[in-house]
Amino acid sequence: MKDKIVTLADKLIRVKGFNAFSYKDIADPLSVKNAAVHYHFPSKADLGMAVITEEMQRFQHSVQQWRQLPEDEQLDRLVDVFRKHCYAGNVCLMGSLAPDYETLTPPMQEKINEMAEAIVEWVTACLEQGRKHKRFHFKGAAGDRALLVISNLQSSLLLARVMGPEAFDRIGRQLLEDLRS
Amino acid sequence: MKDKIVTLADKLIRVKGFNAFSYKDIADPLSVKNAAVHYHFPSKADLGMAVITEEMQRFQHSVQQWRQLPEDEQLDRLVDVFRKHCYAGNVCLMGSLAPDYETLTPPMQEKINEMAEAIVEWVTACLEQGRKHKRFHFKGAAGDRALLVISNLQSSLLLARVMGPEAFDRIGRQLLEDLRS
DNA sequence: GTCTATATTCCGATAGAC
DNA sequence: GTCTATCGGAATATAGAC
Repeated sequence: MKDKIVTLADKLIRVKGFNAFSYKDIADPLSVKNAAVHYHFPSKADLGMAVITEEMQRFQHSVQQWRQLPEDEQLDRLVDVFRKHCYAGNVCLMGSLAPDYETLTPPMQEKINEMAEAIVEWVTACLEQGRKHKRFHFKGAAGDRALLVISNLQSSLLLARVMGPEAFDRIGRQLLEDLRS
Repeated sequence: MKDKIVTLADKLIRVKGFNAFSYKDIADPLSVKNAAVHYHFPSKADLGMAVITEEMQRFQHSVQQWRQLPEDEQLDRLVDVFRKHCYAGNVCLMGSLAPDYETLTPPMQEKINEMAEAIVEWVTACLEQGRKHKRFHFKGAAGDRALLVISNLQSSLLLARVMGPEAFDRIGRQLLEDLRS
Protein backbone atom coordinates (compact mmCIF):
# COMPACT_ATOMS: atom_id res chain seq x y z
CA MET A 1 0.00 0.00 0.00
CA LYS A 2 2.80 2.37 0.90
CA ASP A 3 4.37 1.76 -2.51
CA LYS A 4 1.06 2.25 -4.28
CA ILE A 5 0.64 5.60 -2.57
CA VAL A 6 4.10 6.78 -3.54
CA THR A 7 3.64 5.64 -7.14
CA LEU A 8 0.34 7.46 -7.42
CA ALA A 9 1.70 10.59 -5.74
CA ASP A 10 4.61 10.59 -8.18
CA LYS A 11 2.18 10.54 -11.09
CA LEU A 12 0.02 13.28 -9.57
CA ILE A 13 3.00 15.55 -8.94
CA ARG A 14 4.07 15.13 -12.55
CA VAL A 15 0.63 15.72 -14.04
CA LYS A 16 -1.03 18.24 -11.72
CA GLY A 17 1.79 19.60 -9.58
CA PHE A 18 2.52 19.21 -5.87
CA ASN A 19 0.17 21.97 -4.70
CA ALA A 20 -2.72 20.88 -6.93
CA PHE A 21 -3.29 17.32 -5.76
CA SER A 22 -4.90 16.28 -2.49
CA TYR A 23 -5.04 13.27 -0.21
CA LYS A 24 -8.41 12.56 -1.79
CA ASP A 25 -6.73 12.19 -5.18
CA ILE A 26 -4.61 9.46 -3.61
CA ALA A 27 -7.26 7.78 -1.49
CA ASP A 28 -10.10 7.48 -4.00
CA PRO A 29 -8.29 5.52 -6.75
CA LEU A 30 -6.86 3.18 -4.11
CA SER A 31 -10.33 2.74 -2.56
CA VAL A 32 -9.26 3.82 0.90
CA LYS A 33 -10.04 6.85 3.04
CA ASN A 34 -7.73 9.80 3.35
CA ALA A 35 -7.01 8.84 6.97
CA ALA A 36 -5.34 5.69 5.67
CA VAL A 37 -3.00 7.76 3.56
CA HIS A 38 -2.22 10.00 6.53
CA TYR A 39 -1.33 6.87 8.51
CA HIS A 40 1.48 6.07 6.05
CA PHE A 41 2.47 9.68 5.39
CA PRO A 42 1.39 11.98 8.21
CA SER A 43 2.04 15.16 6.27
CA LYS A 44 2.01 15.96 2.59
CA ALA A 45 5.69 16.88 2.86
CA ASP A 46 6.42 13.35 4.09
CA LEU A 47 4.79 12.03 0.96
CA GLY A 48 6.74 14.45 -1.19
CA MET A 49 9.98 13.36 0.42
CA ALA A 50 9.22 9.71 -0.30
CA VAL A 51 8.49 10.47 -3.95
CA ILE A 52 11.79 12.30 -4.42
CA THR A 53 13.74 9.62 -2.56
CA GLU A 54 12.27 6.88 -4.74
CA GLU A 55 13.02 8.83 -7.89
CA MET A 56 16.64 9.23 -6.83
CA GLN A 57 16.91 5.52 -6.16
CA ARG A 58 15.44 4.74 -9.57
CA PHE A 59 17.96 7.08 -11.15
CA GLN A 60 20.94 5.57 -9.33
CA HIS A 61 19.76 2.09 -10.23
CA SER A 62 19.44 3.01 -13.90
CA VAL A 63 22.85 4.61 -14.30
CA GLN A 64 24.33 1.65 -12.47
CA GLN A 65 22.89 -0.62 -15.15
CA TRP A 66 24.17 1.59 -17.96
CA ARG A 67 27.74 1.86 -16.68
CA GLN A 68 29.22 -0.65 -19.15
CA LEU A 69 27.76 1.11 -22.20
CA PRO A 70 29.63 3.66 -24.32
CA GLU A 71 28.93 7.12 -23.00
CA ASP A 72 26.86 8.23 -25.97
CA GLU A 73 24.59 5.24 -25.50
CA GLN A 74 24.30 6.02 -21.82
CA LEU A 75 23.00 9.44 -22.77
CA ASP A 76 20.63 7.80 -25.26
CA ARG A 77 19.17 5.86 -22.36
CA LEU A 78 18.70 9.00 -20.33
CA VAL A 79 16.86 10.59 -23.24
CA ASP A 80 14.75 7.41 -23.44
CA VAL A 81 13.66 7.91 -19.84
CA PHE A 82 12.49 11.41 -20.64
CA ARG A 83 10.81 10.24 -23.85
CA LYS A 84 8.74 7.72 -21.92
CA HIS A 85 7.65 10.43 -19.51
CA CYS A 86 6.79 12.65 -22.45
CA TYR A 87 4.48 10.12 -24.03
CA ALA A 88 2.96 9.36 -20.64
CA GLY A 89 1.99 13.01 -20.30
CA ASN A 90 4.45 13.58 -17.46
CA VAL A 91 6.96 16.27 -16.78
CA CYS A 92 10.09 15.40 -14.83
CA LEU A 93 10.14 15.72 -11.06
CA MET A 94 12.49 18.70 -11.09
CA GLY A 95 10.42 20.42 -13.75
CA SER A 96 7.35 20.06 -11.58
CA LEU A 97 8.86 20.83 -8.17
CA ALA A 98 11.26 23.64 -9.04
CA PRO A 99 8.49 26.20 -9.77
CA ASP A 100 6.85 25.27 -6.44
CA TYR A 101 10.19 25.34 -4.61
CA GLU A 102 9.41 28.41 -2.48
CA THR A 103 6.21 26.83 -1.18
CA LEU A 104 7.85 23.60 -0.03
CA THR A 105 9.26 22.65 3.37
CA PRO A 106 13.01 23.03 3.95
CA PRO A 107 13.51 19.24 4.04
CA MET A 108 11.84 18.90 0.64
CA GLN A 109 13.93 21.77 -0.72
CA GLU A 110 17.07 20.04 0.53
CA LYS A 111 16.08 16.76 -1.13
CA ILE A 112 15.47 18.58 -4.39
CA ASN A 113 18.92 20.13 -4.12
CA GLU A 114 20.42 16.67 -3.70
CA MET A 115 18.48 15.35 -6.69
CA ALA A 116 19.74 18.21 -8.85
CA GLU A 117 23.33 17.68 -7.71
CA ALA A 118 23.11 13.97 -8.45
CA ILE A 119 21.92 14.32 -12.02
CA VAL A 120 24.33 17.17 -12.80
CA GLU A 121 27.19 15.12 -11.41
CA TRP A 122 26.29 12.08 -13.47
CA VAL A 123 25.76 13.94 -16.75
CA THR A 124 28.99 15.87 -16.21
CA ALA A 125 30.98 12.67 -15.73
CA CYS A 126 29.25 11.04 -18.70
CA LEU A 127 30.11 13.95 -20.99
CA GLU A 128 33.66 14.21 -19.69
CA GLN A 129 34.41 10.53 -20.18
CA GLY A 130 32.58 10.52 -23.51
CA ARG A 131 34.71 13.37 -24.79
CA LYS A 132 37.87 11.62 -23.68
CA HIS A 133 36.76 8.53 -25.61
CA LYS A 134 35.95 10.62 -28.69
CA ARG A 135 32.28 9.73 -28.53
CA PHE A 136 31.26 13.28 -27.70
CA HIS A 137 32.59 16.49 -29.19
CA PHE A 138 31.79 19.80 -27.56
CA LYS A 139 33.43 23.02 -26.47
CA GLY A 140 33.77 24.34 -22.96
CA ALA A 141 33.62 22.68 -19.57
CA ALA A 142 31.76 19.39 -19.21
CA GLY A 143 29.90 20.82 -16.23
CA ASP A 144 28.55 23.71 -18.27
CA ARG A 145 27.58 21.36 -21.07
CA ALA A 146 25.80 19.13 -18.59
CA LEU A 147 23.68 22.06 -17.45
CA LEU A 148 22.71 22.71 -21.05
CA VAL A 149 21.77 19.08 -21.64
CA ILE A 150 19.73 18.86 -18.45
CA SER A 151 17.93 22.11 -19.16
CA ASN A 152 17.09 20.86 -22.65
CA LEU A 153 15.61 17.65 -21.27
CA GLN A 154 13.68 19.31 -18.49
CA SER A 155 12.06 21.94 -20.62
CA SER A 156 11.47 19.56 -23.50
CA LEU A 157 8.76 18.01 -21.34
CA LEU A 158 7.32 21.39 -20.42
CA LEU A 159 7.23 22.48 -24.05
CA ALA A 160 5.82 19.13 -25.14
CA ARG A 161 2.92 19.55 -22.76
CA VAL A 162 2.05 22.88 -24.35
CA MET A 163 3.08 22.33 -27.98
CA GLY A 164 2.78 18.59 -28.35
CA PRO A 165 5.26 15.67 -28.25
CA GLU A 166 7.00 16.74 -31.48
CA ALA A 167 8.72 19.41 -29.43
CA PHE A 168 10.35 16.71 -27.35
CA ASP A 169 11.40 14.68 -30.38
CA ARG A 170 13.03 17.65 -32.08
CA ILE A 171 14.92 18.68 -28.95
CA GLY A 172 16.04 15.18 -28.07
CA ARG A 173 17.29 14.40 -31.57
CA GLN A 174 19.17 17.66 -32.09
CA LEU A 175 20.66 17.46 -28.63
CA LEU A 176 22.21 14.06 -29.22
CA GLU A 177 23.34 14.92 -32.73
CA ASP A 178 25.13 18.06 -31.52
CA LEU A 179 27.17 16.09 -29.02
CA ARG A 180 28.14 13.31 -31.38
CA SER A 181 29.35 15.46 -34.27
CA MET B 1 -5.61 49.29 -9.35
CA LYS B 2 -6.24 46.80 -12.13
CA ASP B 3 -2.64 47.14 -13.25
CA LYS B 4 -1.35 46.76 -9.71
CA ILE B 5 -3.30 43.54 -9.34
CA VAL B 6 -1.94 42.09 -12.58
CA THR B 7 1.62 43.08 -11.70
CA LEU B 8 1.37 41.44 -8.30
CA ALA B 9 -0.30 38.33 -9.70
CA ASP B 10 2.50 38.02 -12.25
CA LYS B 11 5.06 38.09 -9.45
CA LEU B 12 3.13 35.55 -7.37
CA ILE B 13 2.75 33.15 -10.30
CA ARG B 14 6.48 33.30 -10.90
CA VAL B 15 7.47 32.86 -7.27
CA LYS B 16 4.81 30.56 -5.80
CA GLY B 17 2.98 29.13 -8.79
CA PHE B 18 -0.56 29.68 -10.04
CA ASN B 19 -2.19 27.13 -7.72
CA ALA B 20 -0.31 28.27 -4.63
CA PHE B 21 -1.32 31.91 -4.40
CA SER B 22 -4.68 33.22 -3.31
CA TYR B 23 -6.78 36.35 -3.62
CA LYS B 24 -5.65 37.17 -0.10
CA ASP B 25 -2.04 37.28 -1.34
CA ILE B 26 -3.15 39.94 -3.79
CA ALA B 27 -5.52 41.89 -1.54
CA ASP B 28 -3.37 42.23 1.59
CA PRO B 29 -0.31 43.94 0.06
CA LEU B 30 -2.59 46.31 -1.84
CA SER B 31 -4.53 47.05 1.37
CA VAL B 32 -7.88 46.09 -0.10
CA LYS B 33 -10.27 43.21 0.55
CA ASN B 34 -10.45 40.14 -1.63
CA ALA B 35 -13.89 41.24 -2.87
CA ALA B 36 -12.21 44.23 -4.50
CA VAL B 37 -9.94 41.91 -6.43
CA HIS B 38 -12.91 39.81 -7.50
CA TYR B 39 -14.56 42.97 -8.80
CA HIS B 40 -11.73 43.47 -11.31
CA PHE B 41 -11.16 39.78 -12.03
CA PRO B 42 -14.22 37.69 -11.19
CA SER B 43 -12.41 34.38 -11.42
CA LYS B 44 -8.82 33.39 -10.85
CA ALA B 45 -8.65 32.26 -14.47
CA ASP B 46 -9.57 35.80 -15.55
CA LEU B 47 -6.61 37.06 -13.58
CA GLY B 48 -4.36 34.41 -15.10
CA MET B 49 -5.48 35.39 -18.59
CA ALA B 50 -4.65 39.03 -17.92
CA VAL B 51 -1.18 38.13 -16.66
CA ILE B 52 -0.39 36.08 -19.77
CA THR B 53 -1.80 38.74 -22.10
CA GLU B 54 0.31 41.43 -20.49
CA GLU B 55 3.43 39.28 -20.70
CA MET B 56 2.83 38.73 -24.41
CA GLN B 57 2.43 42.45 -24.96
CA ARG B 58 5.65 43.14 -23.08
CA PHE B 59 7.42 40.58 -25.25
CA GLN B 60 6.10 41.98 -28.51
CA HIS B 61 7.04 45.48 -27.41
CA SER B 62 10.57 44.39 -26.54
CA VAL B 63 11.32 42.57 -29.77
CA GLN B 64 9.90 45.54 -31.64
CA GLN B 65 12.48 47.75 -29.96
CA TRP B 66 15.30 45.33 -30.75
CA ARG B 67 14.50 44.91 -34.42
CA GLN B 68 17.29 47.20 -35.69
CA LEU B 69 20.01 45.38 -33.76
CA PRO B 70 22.21 42.62 -35.15
CA GLU B 71 20.62 39.26 -34.47
CA ASP B 72 23.21 38.11 -31.95
CA GLU B 73 22.63 41.26 -29.93
CA GLN B 74 18.89 40.69 -30.12
CA LEU B 75 19.46 37.32 -28.52
CA ASP B 76 21.68 38.96 -25.91
CA ARG B 77 18.74 41.13 -24.98
CA LEU B 78 16.49 38.13 -24.62
CA VAL B 79 19.03 36.51 -22.32
CA ASP B 80 19.15 39.78 -20.38
CA VAL B 81 15.41 39.54 -19.77
CA PHE B 82 15.83 36.09 -18.31
CA ARG B 83 18.86 37.19 -16.28
CA LYS B 84 16.82 39.92 -14.63
CA HIS B 85 14.13 37.42 -13.74
CA CYS B 86 16.79 35.10 -12.37
CA TYR B 87 18.20 37.66 -9.99
CA ALA B 88 14.69 38.70 -8.99
CA GLY B 89 14.00 35.13 -7.90
CA ASN B 90 11.48 34.57 -10.68
CA VAL B 91 10.98 31.77 -13.12
CA CYS B 92 9.52 32.55 -16.53
CA LEU B 93 5.77 32.42 -17.07
CA MET B 94 5.93 29.30 -19.24
CA GLY B 95 8.18 27.57 -16.74
CA SER B 96 5.67 28.25 -14.01
CA LEU B 97 2.45 27.57 -15.92
CA ALA B 98 3.44 24.56 -18.03
CA PRO B 99 3.64 22.15 -15.06
CA ASP B 100 0.19 23.34 -13.94
CA TYR B 101 -1.18 23.18 -17.49
CA GLU B 102 -3.55 20.27 -16.84
CA THR B 103 -5.19 22.11 -13.94
CA LEU B 104 -5.91 25.28 -15.89
CA THR B 105 -9.04 26.32 -17.78
CA PRO B 106 -9.14 25.75 -21.56
CA PRO B 107 -8.95 29.50 -22.26
CA MET B 108 -5.78 29.77 -20.17
CA GLN B 109 -4.32 26.72 -21.90
CA GLU B 110 -5.04 28.31 -25.26
CA LYS B 111 -3.34 31.55 -24.23
CA ILE B 112 -0.29 29.61 -23.08
CA ASN B 113 -0.20 27.88 -26.45
CA GLU B 114 -0.20 31.25 -28.17
CA MET B 115 2.57 32.52 -25.94
CA ALA B 116 4.71 29.49 -26.74
CA GLU B 117 4.09 29.86 -30.46
CA ALA B 118 5.02 33.52 -30.34
CA ILE B 119 8.36 33.06 -28.66
CA VAL B 120 9.29 30.05 -30.80
CA GLU B 121 8.42 31.99 -33.91
CA TRP B 122 10.53 34.97 -32.90
CA VAL B 123 13.59 32.97 -31.83
CA THR B 124 13.38 30.89 -35.00
CA ALA B 125 13.35 33.98 -37.20
CA CYS B 126 16.15 35.55 -35.17
CA LEU B 127 18.36 32.48 -35.56
CA GLU B 128 17.54 32.08 -39.24
CA GLN B 129 18.34 35.68 -40.11
CA GLY B 130 21.40 35.63 -37.84
CA ARG B 131 22.77 32.60 -39.63
CA LYS B 132 22.21 34.21 -43.00
CA HIS B 133 24.15 37.26 -41.81
CA LYS B 134 26.97 35.04 -40.47
CA ARG B 135 26.36 36.17 -36.91
CA PHE B 136 25.19 32.74 -35.83
CA HIS B 137 26.66 29.38 -36.77
CA PHE B 138 24.74 26.21 -36.03
CA LYS B 139 23.69 22.97 -37.63
CA GLY B 140 20.17 21.82 -38.37
CA ALA B 141 16.90 23.65 -38.77
CA ALA B 142 16.50 27.06 -37.16
CA GLY B 143 13.22 25.90 -35.65
CA ASP B 144 14.88 22.99 -33.87
CA ARG B 145 17.68 25.24 -32.65
CA ALA B 146 15.10 27.69 -31.36
CA LEU B 147 13.52 24.98 -29.25
CA LEU B 148 16.92 24.19 -27.76
CA VAL B 149 17.60 27.83 -26.95
CA ILE B 150 14.19 28.33 -25.38
CA SER B 151 14.44 25.17 -23.33
CA ASN B 152 17.87 26.29 -22.09
CA LEU B 153 16.50 29.65 -20.99
CA GLN B 154 13.38 28.25 -19.36
CA SER B 155 15.13 25.61 -17.34
CA SER B 156 18.04 27.87 -16.48
CA LEU B 157 15.63 29.70 -14.19
CA LEU B 158 14.33 26.46 -12.70
CA LEU B 159 17.85 25.19 -12.07
CA ALA B 160 18.93 28.54 -10.71
CA ARG B 161 16.19 28.43 -8.13
CA VAL B 162 17.44 25.08 -6.88
CA MET B 163 21.19 25.36 -7.44
CA GLY B 164 21.74 29.11 -7.29
CA PRO B 165 22.15 31.86 -9.89
CA GLU B 166 25.51 30.52 -11.12
CA ALA B 167 23.54 27.86 -12.97
CA PHE B 168 21.87 30.58 -15.01
CA ASP B 169 25.13 32.38 -15.74
CA ARG B 170 26.84 29.23 -16.96
CA ILE B 171 23.94 28.25 -19.20
CA GLY B 172 23.43 31.73 -20.61
CA ARG B 173 27.08 32.25 -21.41
CA GLN B 174 27.68 28.86 -23.03
CA LEU B 175 24.45 29.15 -24.99
CA LEU B 176 25.45 32.42 -26.62
CA GLU B 177 29.01 31.29 -27.19
CA ASP B 178 27.88 28.14 -28.99
CA LEU B 179 25.79 30.10 -31.44
CA ARG B 180 28.40 32.72 -32.25
CA SER B 181 31.30 30.34 -32.96
C1' DG C 1 -15.05 50.59 -6.66
C1' DT C 2 -14.67 49.06 -2.21
C1' DC C 3 -16.66 47.38 1.82
C1' DT C 4 -18.78 43.69 5.31
C1' DA C 5 -20.48 39.46 5.58
C1' DT C 6 -21.20 35.05 4.20
C1' DA C 7 -21.98 30.86 1.28
C1' DT C 8 -19.73 26.84 -0.23
C1' DT C 9 -16.36 23.82 -0.89
C1' DC C 10 -12.22 21.70 -0.13
C1' DC C 11 -7.97 20.74 2.22
C1' DG C 12 -4.57 18.81 5.59
C1' DA C 13 -4.65 16.67 9.72
C1' DT C 14 -6.21 14.19 14.10
C1' DA C 15 -9.03 11.31 17.58
C1' DG C 16 -10.76 7.21 18.70
C1' DA C 17 -13.27 2.84 17.45
C1' DC C 18 -12.52 -1.55 15.25
C1' DG D 1 -3.94 -0.58 9.12
C1' DT D 2 -8.22 1.12 8.05
C1' DC D 3 -12.37 3.08 9.38
C1' DT D 4 -15.90 7.03 10.80
C1' DA D 5 -16.19 11.44 12.21
C1' DT D 6 -14.68 15.82 12.73
C1' DC D 7 -11.75 19.94 13.67
C1' DG D 8 -9.76 24.15 12.09
C1' DG D 9 -8.56 26.69 8.48
C1' DA D 10 -8.23 28.53 3.93
C1' DA D 11 -9.80 28.94 -0.69
C1' DT D 12 -12.90 30.85 -4.48
C1' DA D 13 -16.72 33.32 -5.10
C1' DT D 14 -21.12 36.11 -4.36
C1' DA D 15 -24.78 39.36 -2.24
C1' DG D 16 -25.89 43.64 -0.85
C1' DA D 17 -24.74 48.09 1.59
C1' DC D 18 -22.17 52.33 0.99
